[in-house]
Amino acid sequence: MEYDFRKIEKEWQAQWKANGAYKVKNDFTKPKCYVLDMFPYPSGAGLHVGHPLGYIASDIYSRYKRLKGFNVLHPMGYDAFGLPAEQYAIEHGVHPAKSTAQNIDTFRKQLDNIGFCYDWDREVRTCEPGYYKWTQWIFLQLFNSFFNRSASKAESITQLVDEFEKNGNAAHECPGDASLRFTAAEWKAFSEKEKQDILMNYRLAFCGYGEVNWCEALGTVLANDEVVNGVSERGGHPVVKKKLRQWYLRITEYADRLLEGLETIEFSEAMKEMQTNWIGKSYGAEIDFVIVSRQSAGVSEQLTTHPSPLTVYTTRPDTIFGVDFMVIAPEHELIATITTAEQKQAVEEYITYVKSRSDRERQAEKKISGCFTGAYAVNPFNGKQIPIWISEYVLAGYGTGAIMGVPCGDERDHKFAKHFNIPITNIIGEHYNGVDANPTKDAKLENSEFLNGVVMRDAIGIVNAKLEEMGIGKKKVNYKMRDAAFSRQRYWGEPFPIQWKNGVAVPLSETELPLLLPEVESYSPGPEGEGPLANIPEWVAKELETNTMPGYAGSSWYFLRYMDPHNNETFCDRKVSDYWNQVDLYIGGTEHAVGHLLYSRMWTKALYDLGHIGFDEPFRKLLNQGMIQGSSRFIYRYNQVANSDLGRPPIFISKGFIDKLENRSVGEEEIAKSLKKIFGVDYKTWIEDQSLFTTWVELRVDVNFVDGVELDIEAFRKWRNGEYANAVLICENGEIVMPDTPLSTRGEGPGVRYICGSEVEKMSKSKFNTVNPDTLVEKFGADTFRMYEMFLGPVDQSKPWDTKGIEGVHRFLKKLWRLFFDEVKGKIWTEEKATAEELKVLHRTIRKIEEDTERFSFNTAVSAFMICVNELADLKCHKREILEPLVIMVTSYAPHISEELWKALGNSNSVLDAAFPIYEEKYTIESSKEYPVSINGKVRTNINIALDASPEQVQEIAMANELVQKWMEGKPLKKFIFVKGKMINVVI
RNA sequence: GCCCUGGUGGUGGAACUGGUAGACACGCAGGACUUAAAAUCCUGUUCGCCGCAACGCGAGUGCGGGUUCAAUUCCCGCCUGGGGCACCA
Repeated sequence: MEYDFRKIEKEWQAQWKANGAYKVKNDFTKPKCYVLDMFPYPSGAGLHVGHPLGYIASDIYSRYKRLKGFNVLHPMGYDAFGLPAEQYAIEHGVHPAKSTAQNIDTFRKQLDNIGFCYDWDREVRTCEPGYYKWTQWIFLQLFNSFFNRSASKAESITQLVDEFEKNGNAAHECPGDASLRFTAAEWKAFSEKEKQDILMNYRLAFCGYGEVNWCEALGTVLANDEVVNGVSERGGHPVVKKKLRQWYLRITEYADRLLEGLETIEFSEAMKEMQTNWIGKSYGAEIDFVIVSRQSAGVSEQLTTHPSPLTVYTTRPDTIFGVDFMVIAPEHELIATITTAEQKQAVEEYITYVKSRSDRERQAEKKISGCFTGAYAVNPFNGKQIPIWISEYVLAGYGTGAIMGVPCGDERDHKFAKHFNIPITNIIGEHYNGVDANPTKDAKLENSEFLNGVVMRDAIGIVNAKLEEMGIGKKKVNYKMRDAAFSRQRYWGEPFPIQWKNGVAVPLSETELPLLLPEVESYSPGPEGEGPLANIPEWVAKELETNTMPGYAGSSWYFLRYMDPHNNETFCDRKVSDYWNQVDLYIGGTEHAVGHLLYSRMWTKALYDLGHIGFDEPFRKLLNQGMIQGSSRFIYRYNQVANSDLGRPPIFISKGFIDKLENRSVGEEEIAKSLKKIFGVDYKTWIEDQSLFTTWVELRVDVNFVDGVELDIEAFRKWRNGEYANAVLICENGEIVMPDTPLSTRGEGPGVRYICGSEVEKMSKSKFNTVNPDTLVEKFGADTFRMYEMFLGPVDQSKPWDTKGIEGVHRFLKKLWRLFFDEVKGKIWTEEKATAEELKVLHRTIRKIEEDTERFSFNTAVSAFMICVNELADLKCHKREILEPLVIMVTSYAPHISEELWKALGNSNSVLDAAFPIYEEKYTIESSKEYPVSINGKVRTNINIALDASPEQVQEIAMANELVQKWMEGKPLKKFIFVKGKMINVVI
């Protein structure tokens, strides 16, 4: 009886489906475990071998936890709204709903092939009304709440209104407009529209005008994390700044809690680092400087003081005596009023220049540029007049848009000072070498009046205190993170449940949800940067918001919906979310570090604050799967143009032969001689075709018909409907394979091979380096595929895909099969009692599988299985007592074969309902073993030691050992080194 | 530039808190079975040296130091691959 994986896998998959084997109940009596994959965006390309890596890992862990007696929630769904489906619709005229559904079908088929234990009854699709009804509902929760800074949590906006009516906004600084102050009386006097405009500045989801990243090609705005190097992440189109009415999430209010939360969850250091950087919290101070203008009045100079001060933000108030210039952003509002008559023209020219430069250019070439305004700021401590410059390196959107330039301590300021010949004040003595700035905080200050001799680190507090006392400065915390743009001018997304009535945003009531996405004729953007919905008269007539929500809306809370997916009363029943609680293991790629993972953390915190769920971090542990890269293969085509002009077939040269040509270890003449035979052109004429021998081009070939680096020539000829059917191939040893050269008459030996070049790149269809899991599953079976993906190496490591080696795993499964069945005899397992040695093998494996699975070291677990099976085969052990527990363990990794073997052992139920075997140490303790003993680190011989002996006993044994006595040459022993009861070393 | 993370045989990778480095697998070489192939099984495989032989000797985890009886593991200084951030004052 052979291991017929195709039949086994097909049958069991059908059976699982028929029995609802993976249905998960909300059974509150059992301990729970929530294992989640980042749900995929169903693109048209389907899965390649990189995608299932994380899915397999989570599947193994889920099955393992289930065997351990947990109620495991392991769901799957689709992040179905988004740009690509809409782009596809524009290009092909297919409704996004239709193409998305098709793509989902393909995904599902591919996933089912691999034998995952998802409970498909809990599937969610973010584009379905039953789902996005609740996305809209949560949006309204955010819309109807504000962040109470003193309580550091979200609260209902009606509470805020009550507060305003009693006390005005004295206790609640307006996050959208810090200067806004009003009393209760003033509040009551405001018109309804004024009140609503003020409230909008407090809401967690709010609408406002702002600079946004506008992508013309995509016809929409993008969030900061969707813009990479000045172009759109998707498609790489240019992105420009534009002022538009937009919806935002006030995520900045959660900056501190998002930082604090990181300490309570298990994310990788790299991931925490990325989020911390993105939030970019910095502690500093805002300092006001008096601005003066100098006017020459005859011989003397006259000073005029400007009415408003220049406020800068700095993290280094201690360097205030080192300030040699101020820099303000080109967009700074003071420019108009402080620029002197003499500098007016230069400033205008400079601002025109800055405007001419796109963000892209600014980032690509960091030129030092700037212009003096003619005005001066006055150092409050010593009255020094400091020139105020404008430069594009200061960003308007961060801090106050103005900085104090300290060239001896800041690299950028230093370059600026050098470039414009501004004299540099040195306040750190020998720590500044005149060539490079030194940002140290540990130097003692010089040239700093009352701060002289103080270590910089300590001076910060002193200066801050002094500034505060003088009323010209205050401590200030800043964040790099901005509020998240939350609207898109696109069609394929959730409509906002908002109506605009006389310029006031009015939320729809809960009973009006879901606000259905209407059918449209055209997906092109509406007028003035509005979405396609603006083209629908009925929509506009109802004054509904024409923007839609971005892709991350639906994915910010999907993990909650899986818990209670069919609930029509609420997004997720509180009792149910209390039970399933946090995701215990979340597996996905790092690419969502500052997008999805930040937004979903914020939504969770808001829902927690508002009392809808009982936990404020969604993911307890995050495991990042590594990227599987493609390994592309190249063939080398000899001067294609000249060849086809001469009416000759394409010629491809093997990698090694190319190298030989480059090293001149074969001459081109040599090829020419051989080719003469083929083309019948005489040698001389051929040589005169110089162009033929000057160039070759690299072409990618499909990796699926390259075995390692050797090209499967027959498959290559059939590729792309025989495009290369007539190709001439020059092999590794120079031998030529013609289209009509039959395989049999081809020369033998390692030289007659066409060898390809290779390079590791991102896996993508256009590079012909994708490997489809379906073909591997077809060839080796799902179980082999699953185990092989795990065997490749640690899940969190990136690596190029290499199919070599999959046979080793396949062989393992066949060996496992042969412990049960013999080709001739059939069943060979017995009911005999296991020997001590067999039990030892089993229990060692139990311990190892348990440990490795718990710490997600799936590759070493697979190895442990292999060792176990090898050892059992060596022992010729076919006993149920050993095999049954083994099968239970294997089922997490290779579920199909396990079911089959489990059934063969005569069990009527499924192995899924079995319990993970219990490890018993008594079976693995060795009574005695030979251990090497070394003296001063050098191994001298082996001695026998009782393993369960105490260190004292071991010492006695060793002492008694004649050999030890002899090595010591009568010298007394200083000490023995013991490790876990074993004596490892003797020190003389 | 800053931060994170790796560097171990021909290859992918083991060695979890310092304790016989190279598990397991691929590849390769040799052998058995077979008319042959496939499948399967066995032996060898870090490098170098000595040898009839060995449970013989020496070196060895990117490089150079250090701590320790003992270092792939800890510390210091370099070199280098990958990832992230990048005018955030």
